[in-house]
Amino acid sequence: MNLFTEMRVLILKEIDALVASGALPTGLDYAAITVEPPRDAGHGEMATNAAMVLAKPAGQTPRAIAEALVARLLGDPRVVSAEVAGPGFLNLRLAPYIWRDLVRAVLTLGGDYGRSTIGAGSKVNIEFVSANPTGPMHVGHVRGAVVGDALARLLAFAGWQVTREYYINDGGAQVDVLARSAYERYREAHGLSPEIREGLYPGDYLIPVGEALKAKYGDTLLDKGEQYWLVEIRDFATDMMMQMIRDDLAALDVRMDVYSSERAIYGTGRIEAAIQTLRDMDLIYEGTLEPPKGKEPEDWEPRVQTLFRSTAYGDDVDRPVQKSDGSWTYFAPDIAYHFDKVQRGFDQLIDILGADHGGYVKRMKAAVSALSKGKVPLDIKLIQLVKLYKNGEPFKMSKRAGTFVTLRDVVDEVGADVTRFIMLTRKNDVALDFDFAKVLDQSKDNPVFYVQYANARINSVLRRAREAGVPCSDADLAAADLARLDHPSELGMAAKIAEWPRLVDIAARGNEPHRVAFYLYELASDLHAHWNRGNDDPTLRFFQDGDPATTAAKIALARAAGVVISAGLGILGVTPVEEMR
RNA sequence: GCACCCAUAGCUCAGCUGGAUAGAGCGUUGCCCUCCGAAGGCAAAGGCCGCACGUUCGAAUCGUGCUGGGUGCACCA
Repeated sequence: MNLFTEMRVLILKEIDALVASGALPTGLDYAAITVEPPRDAGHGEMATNAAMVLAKPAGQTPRAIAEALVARLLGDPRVVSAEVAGPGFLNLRLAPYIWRDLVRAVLTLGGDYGRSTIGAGSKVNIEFVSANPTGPMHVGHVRGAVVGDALARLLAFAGWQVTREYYINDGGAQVDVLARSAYERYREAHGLSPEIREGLYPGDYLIPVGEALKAKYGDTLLDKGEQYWLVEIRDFATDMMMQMIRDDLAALDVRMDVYSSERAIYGTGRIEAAIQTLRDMDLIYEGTLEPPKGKEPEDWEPRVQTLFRSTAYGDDVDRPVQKSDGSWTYFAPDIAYHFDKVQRGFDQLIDILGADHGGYVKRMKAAVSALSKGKVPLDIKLIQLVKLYKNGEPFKMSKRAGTFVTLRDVVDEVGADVTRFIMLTRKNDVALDFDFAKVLDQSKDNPVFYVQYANARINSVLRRAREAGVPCSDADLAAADLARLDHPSELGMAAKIAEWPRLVDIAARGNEPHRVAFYLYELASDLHAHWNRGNDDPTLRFFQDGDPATTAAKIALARAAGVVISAGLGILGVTPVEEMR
């Protein structure tokens, strides 16, 4: 149910007819032909670039092709006007019944309106968050979590088979640090004063871990060297941290399908196998890297290391997979992990990373490209910083003990819905300002409120109509006499609703969930504008006192807008509100 | 020094895989409450789309080179 693709089908059909009649040559490529809303609504309701795209290969002027098309398109009952404009645009106006049918279709399809099949069931893996399991999630993780989850919902809505995945970085030195930090809290739980040395994690969140350790081990680990407890406490603390992270994610309404452990990759031979696969392609060699230019580390010395020839895939330098002592770098298990994702049969991989991982993109794409023989694309979305404010004043976040802002702090302060919506009001590669005061502001400059308010208004008229005895189920409304919708403002709103499936396709194709938020804001804006016209022109009000038939038609339109707002908020993971308080 | 990201109205930002006269909100100015919710709406002013070349019927969008800002740059993850 996408009017734009339907009209494109019509246009291509008429072009075929022109080809058959000899007016156009055979063998034309239609791929670049688009049908879209015109920039200026005054131009019509749909515009196509067909004539301009075909002009050159057909050896004709855009105008000639456009005019031949006009004659044919006007023969279709859906098209009431078609005119050539500008450099060769073809502007179409559609019969009003098209928009009324659309409203009816929305009411019939409900939340499935806009659902797309462009994903074609293709399997996509979205890896996101992947915060180190050494503490609670902080604000820096929130945006990535929201974007990843919204993208997952969007792609699922557009026909992909989506897996949400979290990669637990439990294989490096940081979990040993966690273990030592937890051990001090364990000592503390026994009444000893903890020695939180430089380099350990000082946060209070480890106190419960220490108590849990006491409950489990009693005093058996006291005064023992770390060789006796490091592994056990590490695993125990990591598990507790992951439980905390899961709870944090749940507070944001984010749920992962798969948690993959880095540590679980070691000792299985999978790293060796992945590296061997690359070696078989002559992409692994022993070598020495040049010192980094400009900012040479003081202790730099040439080292022979095992290197991945990522330059063969566009990287700037080759990357080490083994340290000089022969142990793996972080990159190696990551290669194995991505190889594993490829082998699990995903058609497409997406990684959502913090912008500080930008230097990592090329080598990871190189590895996936090599390991999948170019068959599995890896898209890496870098999430830019969130800057915190309170009433316009920068909100300082100290890195010292315990004073960082956690995900919980944010959610407790403004709620999950507001957090999620605001995090999606920028594209991922642009920094985002988050003002604790402004996001709760109940005014038009707050997009969350504006969209929710639109939905509340829709529910408000529905309630009122119901109280007045107008049947208002979606089925009732779909059966209403929609011919009573004839004002340009009403048909214009229907046209905006008609853009929803197209927007879903565009957003999904680009992996850009933020587009949904912007579309919802526009739709809400149209609704508020229309609502306000009712102030001057009572015949435009949704509720028409004493005229249930017209009321039903107008409320059908409002409800259709509400269906789309709910669906859109669903993709953002935001709960639509029924009424404002 | 190199790589990646960003640069669009006074401010914060959209701009739909290259399209028409570049849009929205805030701010400024002027209107609109006997009216389904004015927590709002309408309208006006405001732009060498960072700069310069190039690609083509057509560039904010693509390419190259600059300028300015952010991020990251061997044995950290």
